[in-house]
Amino acid sequence: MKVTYNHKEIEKKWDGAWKVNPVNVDDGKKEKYYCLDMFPYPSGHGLHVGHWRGYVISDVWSRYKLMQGYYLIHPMGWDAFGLPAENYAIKNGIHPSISTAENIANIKRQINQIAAIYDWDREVNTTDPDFYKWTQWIFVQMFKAGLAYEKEMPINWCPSCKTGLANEEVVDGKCERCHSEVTKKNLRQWMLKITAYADRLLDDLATLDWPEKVIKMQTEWIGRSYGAEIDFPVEGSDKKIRVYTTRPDTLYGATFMVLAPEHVLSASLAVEETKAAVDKYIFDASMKSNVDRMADKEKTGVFTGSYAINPLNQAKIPIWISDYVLADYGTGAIMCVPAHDDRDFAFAKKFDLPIIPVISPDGQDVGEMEEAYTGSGIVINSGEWNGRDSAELKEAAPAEIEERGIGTKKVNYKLRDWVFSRQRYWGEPIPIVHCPKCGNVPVPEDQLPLVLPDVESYQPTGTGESPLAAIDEWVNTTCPCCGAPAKRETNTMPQWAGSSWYFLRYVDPHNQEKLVDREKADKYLPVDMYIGGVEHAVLHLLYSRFYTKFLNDIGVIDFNEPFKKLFNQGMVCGRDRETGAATKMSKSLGNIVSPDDMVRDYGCDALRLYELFIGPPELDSIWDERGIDGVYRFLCRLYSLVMSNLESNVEATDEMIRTWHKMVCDITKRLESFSLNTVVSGFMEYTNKLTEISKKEGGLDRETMETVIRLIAPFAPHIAEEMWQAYGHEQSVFDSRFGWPTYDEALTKDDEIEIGVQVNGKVRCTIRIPVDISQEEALAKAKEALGDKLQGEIRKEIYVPGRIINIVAK
RNA sequence: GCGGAUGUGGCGGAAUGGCAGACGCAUCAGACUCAAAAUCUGACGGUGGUAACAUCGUGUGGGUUCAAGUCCCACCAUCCGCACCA
Repeated sequence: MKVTYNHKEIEKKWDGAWKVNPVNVDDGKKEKYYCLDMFPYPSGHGLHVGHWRGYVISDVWSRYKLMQGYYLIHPMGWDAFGLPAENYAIKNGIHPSISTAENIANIKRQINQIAAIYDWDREVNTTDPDFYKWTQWIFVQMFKAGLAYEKEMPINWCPSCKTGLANEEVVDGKCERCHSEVTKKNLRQWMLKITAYADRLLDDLATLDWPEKVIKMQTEWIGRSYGAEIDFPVEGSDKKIRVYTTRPDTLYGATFMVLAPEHVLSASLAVEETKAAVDKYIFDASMKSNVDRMADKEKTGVFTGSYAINPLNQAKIPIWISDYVLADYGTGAIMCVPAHDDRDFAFAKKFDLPIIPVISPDGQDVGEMEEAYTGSGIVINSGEWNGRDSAELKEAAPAEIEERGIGTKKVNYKLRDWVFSRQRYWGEPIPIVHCPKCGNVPVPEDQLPLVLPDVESYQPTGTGESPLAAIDEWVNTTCPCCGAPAKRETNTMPQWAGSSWYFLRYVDPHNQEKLVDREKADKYLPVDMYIGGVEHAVLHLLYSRFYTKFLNDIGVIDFNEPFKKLFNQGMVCGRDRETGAATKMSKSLGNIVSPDDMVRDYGCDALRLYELFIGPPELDSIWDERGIDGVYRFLCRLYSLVMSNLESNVEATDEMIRTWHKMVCDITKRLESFSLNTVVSGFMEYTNKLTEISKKEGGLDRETMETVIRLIAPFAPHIAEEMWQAYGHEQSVFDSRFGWPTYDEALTKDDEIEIGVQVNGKVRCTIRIPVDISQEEALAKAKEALGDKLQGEIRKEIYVPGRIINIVAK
């Protein structure tokens, strides 16, 4: 009997069947499983097949967990504040709130095509005042805890977006969003003291089941180093210059000192003869962009004319100024040991400064040095330290220096505090009132949310002021503390504010009293599986961890890491027509593939399978539209096979039983290891195998068919439900009473297997043998089968049961 | 410069140290058809051979092993991250 697969009919019938889902019920007994997607930014371009892939992966995993009997939290929402929405609005003359709503509607339509079992009752939107009330509330709590503070400082400024940026938003000296070169601008800023959490953010990475790559990126971003701060007196003056070094063990080798041009003492260290040159150098450095400073591999510098005294051996060393020293790391000044640091070495060579080696790899005298020696060895030329192991001294030196009173132990971080204010309209207003008498006063919690006012002109001003500053009736208010006339803060929060905590709100999205009910938080949080792209490795994922730790500290939640397991799916790339190379899908390249047409032509199930089949989920892959024909044909064959056995009364044969046990074993193991591409190919293999058996036996038994249906359900839910219903089931195939199929290990093995026979490591023939055959018998059979292919004296015989026979002969 | 990932047919890819190329795409041949599409059957890494078969073959060069795509060493290429953090 031939049964035709009609995806349009089947998918229409089951469309929305899981929206109101009687199978995902919290009966109080089930264990919870929280599977989260990184919520999308609702852009005007809609979703492409790359976005789809992530959502398919998370939905497959969610449905699998559902079938295993978990109560599933699988929500979706919208990260809708931020620059792109605002830029889009400005360009098209539509208010961002309108365009955002339109984009959400379109993307929601597209997401519904995936047939993911999102719980739309939990939907959140970061631009909803009911939501951002709590984004503001968290800010107020941080302000009260001293973690949100105001500061005027030179910050990264994007001249195109006309706003300040966080360190994490500057990539290669360019704006993460628009790729314009970032400049410095002195601005009054709201900062979040994320550095106060540096140690915990670093140490707790060890507790996470995350990709190594992301752990490493965060580790390096936080960049903890151990060392010492040492004061060097300036000769003939009461000034002292404090340096930070991670190599106090090389202190005897310090032959000069370098200050950043921005260091407070830089200009004042110049003497009569050097003043002009020093001033010019400092001025020139201030005119250089970050990119120029980084691009200049050739070191520049200027001698101040002053000398510092090495506090350990009283040596007199010249003080230089150079822009290779960063002003905002450590103390902005360094001691230079050219013998053991590449950068100092290059500087010393260029300006002909002395090089004194203080570590010898072998303890022998070191001659003329061609390059810096950064390894360890025996300490030399270092007075009382001579003869010590440099690695040991590196550990011990900070404490020894501290004992002598010439320095202190010090830990430093690359992580900087988070520049949190944006001079833009489309974001959460920062809930602070500036009172001339009381200073900065937070908006009282019962007055939150502080609603973003409607404005006529939401264009960025570029002056460092937000467009909100132009609305007098909004800006002018009274102090919540003393009632005197006061002004509102007019900066808004960055795009990351809402996304730093949205996953908490999903478990209690309509709570008017609290950010999240503590009981619900304890029950449903944290997130068990978080799926999304790797691009947020040090942005969203770091910020979320910081927020979670803070909310844990103030008792809102009882855990300190938001995402137990993280999975980064690979990008789906287009193919360059000329070179055939993979290229990122982008609007400008015109290589974006929309899923809409493919859903129409092949159906949701086929596209779901193809998104997985295309390659390993964690790797980037190239989209080739032709390939989907293969999975569509597979679904046709599968449907035909299963439905043609509907009336079958074939008794299950040993082969059928073993085949489905093997299938459950294979598919489950591959699914557990997230090898989703091979799960799909596995379905094809087993369908081919079962078709063969069916032809031979005149049909297949019911249990085998139902096992196939249940296994494929998380992947192709429509066709599975259709077939499941055809097999007479009233409940959904996802109903937890059916569970995920199990298998009997003993039945996954055959009694007889085919095994390769090698001579000297090369396969010469294969033989069929019983699995439990003895080594002697196996070898005898192998020799018999080889015949005269086996020549010469036998040196060694290897039999690995179930694997290989190898006979070494000469 | 440092760190990481990747490298297998025409293409996407598969392979707990054990028969390399599963599964699929494309291609070719055959069946069905007036014909085409769809579907079904078969072939499909290179070289030699009608064939059985032989031989070479997983970026390059070495090594370990009875046996290496897989482990080790040294390179090359591509992509990603960090990039004067002292």
